[in-house]
Amino acid sequence: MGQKGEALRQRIVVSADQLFYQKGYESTSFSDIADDVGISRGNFYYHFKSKDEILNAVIETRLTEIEQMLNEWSKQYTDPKQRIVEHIDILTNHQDKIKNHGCPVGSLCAELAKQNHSMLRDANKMFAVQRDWLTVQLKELGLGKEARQVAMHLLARSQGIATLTNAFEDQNFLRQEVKQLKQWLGEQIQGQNKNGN
Amino acid sequence: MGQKGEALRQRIVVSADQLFYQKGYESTSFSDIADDVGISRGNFYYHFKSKDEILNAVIETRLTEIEQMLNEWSKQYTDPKQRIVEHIDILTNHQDKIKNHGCPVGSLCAELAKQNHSMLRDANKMFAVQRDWLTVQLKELGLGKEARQVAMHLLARSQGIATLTNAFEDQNFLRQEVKQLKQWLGEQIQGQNKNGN
DNA sequence: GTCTATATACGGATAGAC
DNA sequence: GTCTATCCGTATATAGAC
Repeated sequence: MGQKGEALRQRIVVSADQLFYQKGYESTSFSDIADDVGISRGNFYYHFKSKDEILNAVIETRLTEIEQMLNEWSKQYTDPKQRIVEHIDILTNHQDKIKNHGCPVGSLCAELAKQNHSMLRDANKMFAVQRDWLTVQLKELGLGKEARQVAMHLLARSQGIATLTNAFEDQNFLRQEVKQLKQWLGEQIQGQNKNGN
Repeated sequence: MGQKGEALRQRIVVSADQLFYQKGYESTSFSDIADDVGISRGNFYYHFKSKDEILNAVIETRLTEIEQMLNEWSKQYTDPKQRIVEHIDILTNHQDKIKNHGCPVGSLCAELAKQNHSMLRDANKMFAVQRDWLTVQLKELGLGKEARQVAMHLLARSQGIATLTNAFEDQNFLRQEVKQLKQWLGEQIQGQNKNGN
């Protein structure tokens, strides 16, 4: 073949990203990724020295994508409440994948924690950037020092919803809880903002 | 040796139970369990035909233990609110293990879901018995048809707390959220019961 | 840069001695 | 009932041809 190395490297990361999400990190073998990309196992080690290096690239990619998504919302919506609602709607917009594979961030962190994998501290940055972004939005809505705690609460609610949707394979539960979570959000900031959802 | 078979079988299940929780199901090998129990790998197959059979035994054991725990609380406490508070306090009482390994039920279901493992439908019964028990308590507190939904909500809140406590390795977050969850519970049933917590 | 072939280790599972 | 020895598949990783 001989396509430019960087392009192939990116294709490997994309395949690994999907497979790690669908099957889990440890359960995904080099063969799985190689088959998906359409290259040989040996070719891998030209681009990555080890499986952990692929994991690292996947985490960095996901982190960048999350940051881009949040920046996009910050630009697209002027109302901080609307921005937070967009964040909650991640659940609704990915309900089918969540039903089958859970949350990509939560499930990866859980797996790495079980394996005492040092890269857990990189993976949980995917939560941290969301926490920090949510904190900013909440402060814009008038919350004070408690904003960060409320942001963590929002993340926890989303994670709980994803976990049970996945365990019971039940999207109805997800939709039900998302509705309640939006109501709760409205109550938290009532009087501070007039835009309903 | 020659100790009675049933006793050894039980010791295998106990070791497997702990190791599946600490390392995950797939990451736990026969060697791991054999070393922990103090027997040879080969001896395994006298007691279990396959790894899935051990998993099945572990799930059944956990399910029985959960049911016994819930029954115990039903006997020990007359106030349904107090019973629910006991359930919430599982988090506090196991905060160190949760920090390191997450929730044993949630993390197992997540792993089985990723592997498309048929035994997910057995594992999620560990959630279902809790949901049903919580529903009974909530109905005793005066809730109507919405009791089941509130029960699922409680489970989801606990799961979210466990997931983020684990991901951030932060027990402070757990304690903070447990406090809020108990407050929320009080608000849900206010006027129906006088016992505070 | 990509391939095939291979080294090496470990997984679950089996056979048969004791 | 428990052991040792072993089969077989697959995993990560490497060497070297092209």
